[in-house]
Amino acid sequence: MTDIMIVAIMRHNRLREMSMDSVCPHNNTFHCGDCRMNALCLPLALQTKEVERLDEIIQRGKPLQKDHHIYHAGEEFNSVFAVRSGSIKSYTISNNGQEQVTGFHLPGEIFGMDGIGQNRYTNSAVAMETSAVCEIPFNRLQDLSIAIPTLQRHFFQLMSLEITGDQQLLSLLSKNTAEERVATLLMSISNRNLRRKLSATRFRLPMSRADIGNYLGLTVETVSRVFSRFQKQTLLKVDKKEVELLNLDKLRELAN
Amino acid sequence: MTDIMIVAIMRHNRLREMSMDSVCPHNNTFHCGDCRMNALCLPLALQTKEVERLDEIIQRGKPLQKDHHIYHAGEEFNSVFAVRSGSIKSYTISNNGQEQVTGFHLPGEIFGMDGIGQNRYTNSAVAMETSAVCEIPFNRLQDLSIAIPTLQRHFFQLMSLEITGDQQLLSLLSKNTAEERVATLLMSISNRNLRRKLSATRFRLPMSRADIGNYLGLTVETVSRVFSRFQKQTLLKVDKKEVELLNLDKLRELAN
DNA sequence: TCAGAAATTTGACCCATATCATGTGGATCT
DNA sequence: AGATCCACATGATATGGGTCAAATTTCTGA
Repeated sequence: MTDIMIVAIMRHNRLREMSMDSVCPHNNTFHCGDCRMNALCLPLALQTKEVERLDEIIQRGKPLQKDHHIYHAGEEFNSVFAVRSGSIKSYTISNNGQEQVTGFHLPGEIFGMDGIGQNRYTNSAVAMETSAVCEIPFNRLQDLSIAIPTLQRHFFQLMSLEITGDQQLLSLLSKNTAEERVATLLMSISNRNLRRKLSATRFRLPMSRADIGNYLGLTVETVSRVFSRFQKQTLLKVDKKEVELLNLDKLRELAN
Repeated sequence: MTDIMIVAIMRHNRLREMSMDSVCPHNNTFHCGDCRMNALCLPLALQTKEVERLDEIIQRGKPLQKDHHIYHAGEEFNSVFAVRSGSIKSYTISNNGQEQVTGFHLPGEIFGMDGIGQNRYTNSAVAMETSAVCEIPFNRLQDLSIAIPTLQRHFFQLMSLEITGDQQLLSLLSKNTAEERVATLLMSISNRNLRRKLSATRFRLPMSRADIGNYLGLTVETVSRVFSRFQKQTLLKVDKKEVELLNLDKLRELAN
């Protein structure tokens, strides 16, 4: 779920001009039709009438504090989720007790699909900062998918993109150097920000160095060193979690 | 899609006693209802009547020679496939030109789902030995999924299992040693064989050492050395592609 | 606002695996 | 049956990133 996600998003890039301020995310009368993630979230391929039906089944939650879990691995699966604001981390605990970060989810992205296969979540999902998510009960989504074939298709596509994204990550982990891995993550976030009409060059990394390392199969120390090296080569500037990408071409080349 | 696949299969373990000889795989009048993979393939959750409808849309191919490609990355996506006999390898070519093996598919398993997201395959699929596959046109499968909700659900599950399988592989690559990776692959194949009522301890590896290494993020040399070491420790016996697992407990422990 | 904890950075050293090199056996072609 | 090739094995050496240690910065909570 890194680069590949972007493709899906790009294909439906009809973002609204509406700013975040024009809606109240704490308001439960809030609807998909008004959400600024509208065009890159689940409703992306639907007609107004259909969006209303989707709207009916979606439950909007209160803001979640940092470190609040949305679900834990092993719990019964009932819903998938969409990120409305903030950012979410997915991770599993492997049989030998180690955490493995499996994904970072930004606004407009769907997570929780890992639970479908076994009717229980295999990942845990936790808010990396104050966040809001929409809950989509899966049984009702399935029913609606039967009534709205476009939605069925779209959901199949979302899952397929998750598969290809994971496979790209596999390739990254098995063939690329530490620098290439970090550059790839940075470019992925940059691209995803661009799709949301945010800056592609200046942004805040919502995750810790430890999470980055875990996700990329590196130690914290290595991640830190790579950032330092990149900074020395003026590829970017980092100040705590704030990054500014100074040489997109070179970073893109590293990310390949 | 390694270990996790097994879970799906286990949950529907009502294998037929019918032997491979009792059906003719080259015969196009061959039906799902007669296939010995029946109980662990797509029909697994369907009623007899429903299987007949699935049967109608499935196209059975002639045997494929070793190295024959079923599709290439980049080609238009139209169908997913089920392995009837033999074994299939999926792989991608990364941006920097290197091959990345993304999966090995054994009889009863479905592949090609990576193509759904972008309407073109992101992987190439090739027969590792003489094989036969069933082609399932995806549009017709989608239509049928609307008529048979169980099928929709099952297909969602299959895709989800592919996601969780890839995620387990991610964890394996980012956290485990060469020995643990090889042991994990061996146990995965062993378990998948068991589900097909084949020996869990004696089998033929359909893939080369190079493919194993590529899949597990190791070089050929390392794979070869691990096999030698395992043999020295009498965990197994290898002769060319034939393996006999001698100490399942220890291997399982390594695979964790 | 300060103390203690947690996150990040940096350095020194080490090791698992990659790389390079060479050998061997089995398969395929002529 | 010899020649060529390819998969596999094994030894010698190199190295990227891990591990361990310690300093520094940032966060948190009373």
